[in-house]
Amino acid sequence: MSASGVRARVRAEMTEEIKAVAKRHLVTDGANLSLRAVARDMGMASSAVYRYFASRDELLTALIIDAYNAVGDAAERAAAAEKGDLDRFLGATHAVRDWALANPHEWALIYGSPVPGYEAPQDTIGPATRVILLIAAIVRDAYLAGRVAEREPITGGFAEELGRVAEQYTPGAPPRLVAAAMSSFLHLGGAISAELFGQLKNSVDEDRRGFFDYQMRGEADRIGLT
Amino acid sequence: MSASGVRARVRAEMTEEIKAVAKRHLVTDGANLSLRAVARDMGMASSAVYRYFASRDELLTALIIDAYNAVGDAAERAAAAEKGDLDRFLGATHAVRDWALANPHEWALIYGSPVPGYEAPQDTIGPATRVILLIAAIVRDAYLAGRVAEREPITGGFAEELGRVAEQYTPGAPPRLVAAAMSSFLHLGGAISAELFGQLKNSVDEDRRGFFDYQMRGEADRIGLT
DNA sequence: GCAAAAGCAAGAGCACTGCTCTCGTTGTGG
DNA sequence: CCACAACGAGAGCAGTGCTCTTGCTTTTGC
Repeated sequence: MSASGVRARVRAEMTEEIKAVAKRHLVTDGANLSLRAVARDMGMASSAVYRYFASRDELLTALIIDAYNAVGDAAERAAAAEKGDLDRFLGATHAVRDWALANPHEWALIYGSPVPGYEAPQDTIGPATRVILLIAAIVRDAYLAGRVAEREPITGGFAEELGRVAEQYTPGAPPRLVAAAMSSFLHLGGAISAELFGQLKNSVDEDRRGFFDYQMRGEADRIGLT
Repeated sequence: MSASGVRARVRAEMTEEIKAVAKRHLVTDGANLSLRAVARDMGMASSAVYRYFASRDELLTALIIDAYNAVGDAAERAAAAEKGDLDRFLGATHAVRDWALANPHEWALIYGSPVPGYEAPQDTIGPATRVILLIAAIVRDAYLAGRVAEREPITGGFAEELGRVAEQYTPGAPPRLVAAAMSSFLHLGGAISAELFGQLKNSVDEDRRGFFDYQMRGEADRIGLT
């Protein structure tokens, strides 16, 4: 620590502040974030920002990781607050939606179209999987406790692929459950993106929460949760 | 026509060529399309392009409308080629996916995150609704012919809202069917976007078509198609 | 303790962007 | 035939990401 620790701490604070300012800019300007504007807001030269982030993409990557962790946190907290399987599932999915509604631009950053020429680095794949892993875990736990309704198993190449993934992350869950969980997750993303990106305009304007709830209950039903 | 007709035709051809070049650029550069680069490719000054499109956003809007119509065409053609209700549904949804895989950047343009500061003009809402209206029509036709399995009706604000929409576009369809069709459409979008935007990486890599088929058959089942 | 090394901020500069304005040219309708 | 509208080109403005150089400060090695 000592003197060098001071510098490291200052550096960390600066990094955080840049991210905070950038996040604020994200709210108004969306994905085309201007590094120069961020620098102006911080009262420093634009070139100075490059001491902390090697490029604009790297700044975006940092924001993406933070966003993934934020949704993940929200979903996990909501799931932990519930007891029944269905309630845990609905709590998690609604928490994701609530977070997306509160942070639409960050949602767009992680689940919208990828920035052209931007390849997601290794650092993002961990945080990115938290929500789907949470859903899979909820389903798996319910299954292992014998509380998931019977359904006929699935076959096909994707079933085997998902089965292999399940062995690693949610051992004990049969392919059909993993497929159903994954399917629910994709439906979840589609429903939220559609709501945020304006596709529901002029069809469901008042009771969007109800419509989302209807869809997620449908997914829970397909999974076999009760 | 005569002389003025010539000029009008040349103008139309120019407009089309600009769109074609822009579309080509979309493939490589994605959504951050450069008007100047398009102009360069056409061997004209960048300012000349503004004779045909008042702004970059207007060019994008034209591309968006074309894209909506392209998916709409593909889906309608596929549905028309099938006879059974389920086959029509699966044909349409697979056609949408096939089109998206063939034109990923155009898919991102219409179903990805909206361009910041870009508000979809009135001209886009018509073409934008073609796919969902097609799905709703398939379901409605099957229902009116008495071929849709019974399900318990739905209630709630969103059901009334969707019921009102149905009266206008697909008269005769009960709210629960419209809701199910809409839900399927959102699931469809989520599944395709996830596949295109890389969310399936390292989980379903080989049999993505099979996984999509599984999901859409699940939706058809929820609707009650046979 | 002090010099060398590394970290840092600032400014200038490059190549690019969307967009506007002006200025000749060229085709068109009366 | 001629006034007028459409057109293409060029210059220019404000903005962008990013690099390089120049001083200054802090940390580190001896």
